[in-house]
Amino acid sequence: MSAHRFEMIPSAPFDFERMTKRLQGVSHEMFRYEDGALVRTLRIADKVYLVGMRSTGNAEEPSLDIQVNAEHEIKPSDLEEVEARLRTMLTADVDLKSFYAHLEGDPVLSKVTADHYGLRFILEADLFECMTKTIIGQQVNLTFASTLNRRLVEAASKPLEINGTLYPVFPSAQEVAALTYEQLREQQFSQRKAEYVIDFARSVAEGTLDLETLRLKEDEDIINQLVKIRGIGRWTVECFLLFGMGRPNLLPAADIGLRNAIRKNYGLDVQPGEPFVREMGASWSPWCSYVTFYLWESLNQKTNVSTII
DNA sequence: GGCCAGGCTAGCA
DNA sequence: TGCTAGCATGGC
Repeated sequence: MSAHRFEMIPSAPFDFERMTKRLQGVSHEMFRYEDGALVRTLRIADKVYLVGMRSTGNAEEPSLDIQVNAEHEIKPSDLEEVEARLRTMLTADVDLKSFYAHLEGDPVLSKVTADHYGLRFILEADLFECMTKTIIGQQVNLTFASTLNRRLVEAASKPLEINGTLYPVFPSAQEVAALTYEQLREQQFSQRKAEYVIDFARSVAEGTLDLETLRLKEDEDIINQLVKIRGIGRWTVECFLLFGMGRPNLLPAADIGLRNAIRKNYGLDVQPGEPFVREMGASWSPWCSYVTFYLWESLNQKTNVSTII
């Protein structure tokens, strides 16, 4: 057992409270709150850590106090890897000021960004976890998807014990690959969902599919490659690119939430169609993902409905 | 009780 | 190539 802590400085603006507020709305299967710190386990190169993040700054001068615990000895190189992973997850190095500057000529979107100043994506912890959760989230409501996620975690992996408390660890591809369809059927997965999740994990575990090398490819190339896999469609890959890889310029023009948000913010009488969204989105490039994210958030302003994370 | 939920596949015309 | 039933369950 070992414990370390360090300070992490994201680029400004960075509003940690605003970012994590979205996680508090629903019972999340991976994140917890402990004494104001956002806590979850991370798997990095076959080592598992418990990481706690607490804000000690503000949006203009952001600073995070990071606490790291593990059952194994933590080396300085491990801490560097943890910080690198957290910076990616928290999109801490994205140049939000350029994004805001890009929208200066658009009064509607400028107001939306001002209302959510300092908001950044919190990405999924890794690509395998992201794709697995997205497949599980297909078609079913978010509450049920969360239940299925939790059951998958409980069925496939051992929790991490720190100071007498058990923390769920998202299973590795190998652990999910070792499950049988029947095991997930018992957890109320449909036959198809069980097959999609396990077959995907097996292709990753066997090395047929290398998720990390996908990072070298363009969005459209990744979409074309992954939709060939049974159980993975365009929507699923777009979620993967957004919440797994943090690609900044994705426009999910068919998304109902995005279309509703455009209708609301621009005061349109009817929900705009996909071609209209593409037309509008042309001027958002190279920040389409961020405009989409902020528009989604503008829908949640009153209802506080959580989105995928 | 019926309909929908941030889809996708398989089967059919 | 394009359309649609079926999937499984929870929430409203």
